[in-house]
Amino acid sequence: MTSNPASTANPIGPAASGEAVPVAAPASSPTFSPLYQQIKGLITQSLESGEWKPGEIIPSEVELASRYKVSQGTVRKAIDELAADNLLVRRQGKGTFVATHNEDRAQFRFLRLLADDGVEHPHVSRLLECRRLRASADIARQLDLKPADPVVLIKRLLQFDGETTVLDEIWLPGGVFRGLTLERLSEYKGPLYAMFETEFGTRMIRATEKIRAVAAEPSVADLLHVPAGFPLLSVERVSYTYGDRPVEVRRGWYVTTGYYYQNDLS
Amino acid sequence: MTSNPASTANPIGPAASGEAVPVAAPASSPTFSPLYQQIKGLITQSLESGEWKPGEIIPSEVELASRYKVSQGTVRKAIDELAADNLLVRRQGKGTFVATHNEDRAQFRFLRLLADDGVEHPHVSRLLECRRLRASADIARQLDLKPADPVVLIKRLLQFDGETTVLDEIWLPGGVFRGLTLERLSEYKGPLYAMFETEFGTRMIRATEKIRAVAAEPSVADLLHVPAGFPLLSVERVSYTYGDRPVEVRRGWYVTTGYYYQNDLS
DNA sequence: TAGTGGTCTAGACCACGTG
DNA sequence: ACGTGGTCTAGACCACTAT
Repeated sequence: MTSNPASTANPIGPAASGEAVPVAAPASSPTFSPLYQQIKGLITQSLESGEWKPGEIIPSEVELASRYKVSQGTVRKAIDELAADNLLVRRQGKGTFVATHNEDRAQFRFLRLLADDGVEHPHVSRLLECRRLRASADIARQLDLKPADPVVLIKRLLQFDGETTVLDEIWLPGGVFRGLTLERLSEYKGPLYAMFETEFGTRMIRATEKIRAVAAEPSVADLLHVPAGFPLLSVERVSYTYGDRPVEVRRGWYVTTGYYYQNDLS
Repeated sequence: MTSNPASTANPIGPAASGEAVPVAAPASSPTFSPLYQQIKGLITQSLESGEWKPGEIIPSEVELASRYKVSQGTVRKAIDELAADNLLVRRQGKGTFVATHNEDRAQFRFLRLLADDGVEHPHVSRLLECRRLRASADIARQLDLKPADPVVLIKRLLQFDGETTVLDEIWLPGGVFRGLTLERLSEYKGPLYAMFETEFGTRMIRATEKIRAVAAEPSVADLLHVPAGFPLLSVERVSYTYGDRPVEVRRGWYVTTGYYYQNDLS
């Protein structure tokens, strides 16, 4: 906060004392970072460190403003962006909360499969296996691990209205998901990502998907109850947590008869 | 602007004169609409009416603020949202411009097809036909027309690096696209959506897509140079213009060997 | 009634692009 | 040097929720 913009009429100078507030590097520097971006970073740190956990309320805007020694408007803009990134959820009159995969309809955000009539149907998961093994070169690269590092492999089916529709192969870094077993998986109720965040402190923030049409290989076809060679939607997903660190590789095969993958371009 | 919020210290009352500024319906009414939303609506009207055309610059924030008799911050928030909706583009130091499909890399926004190496390749269009006919019940419903209303049907192939990769069937309302012929289509250089906006004053704002894996039917397979039954990505798109009016139905078949459809979940 | 987020204003200054 | 968007502040009031 050396030469903070605005407030020429402020006779006190740069906000009383510099204290423990790491706000700095402002005007006319070659690497200019707005104050609200720095505040955004500080809030993200608190989220990542677990100071405020998923579902919990965070301090009010005025409280954060006084903590960081900035105006409410600056905190506001930081929270605005974090809310746009789905890290926080604002509720007027109540407060601002840490986003979570537990509540709400956050399911659809990561599985955009609708029935032909456009209705979102509930699904049930049927676990096939959960093994620990060493990462292949390909998986290691995508998870930012060293080859042969330990990983967890989960295989499961998803059934919509009793119809087997999705086969998923999920790779997770073994270090983060220590103690993940088939038993624990089957005991847990709710979305997988909800379990990851409550049981392993790893919250999925965003993901990228590569989508193709492929012919069902015999083993896959068998599990999905379709003939070999049947056209399937292949969905390769990489999920990221705080700091854009990859923490999940998922390969999915979708049967798209009666269902479709919904996407919105805007 | 009867009892505008803020500014108790304003002794003048409700902003000089009410004049031609349609800002109204403020506080404590059952249907509360923020001022900046109303400004957003007014700006959208000017966009839709063609007062500011695609690619052109719009008046500066201060100018709009004085026109609408609100503060710059209020105009700013309205423009912020319009920029987030891809209707406007801000350029620091220069001004705010009406978004267009002509320039930039707006191609990828509506055709998210990448090569396996993750690189975006250029493509060329090969027109197959352009006919005028009467809408089927299905197409009429999706375009919000009456059955048997006139529509235009375009068929084309897209080639990436010489490889035939996409077959598109495009339906457009005949009323809006009067005078669209195969010749005019083939003469035009650049993206289809760019032509629609410059030649027919219809700008595509957003679209929804239904994605499935299907087996290639013989006629489609033939055009795409793949065997019948080959797995193809089926992409059914409906595009919308201002006011969420549908103005295009597009059915695409993608060959996803060597290429994939990229999607980001966030 | 009190607290929270949401809106609005007015003014100052900074960063960027162009003369 | 000037104009544009971008940042920051301080303060007032509104809308919503809980007590």
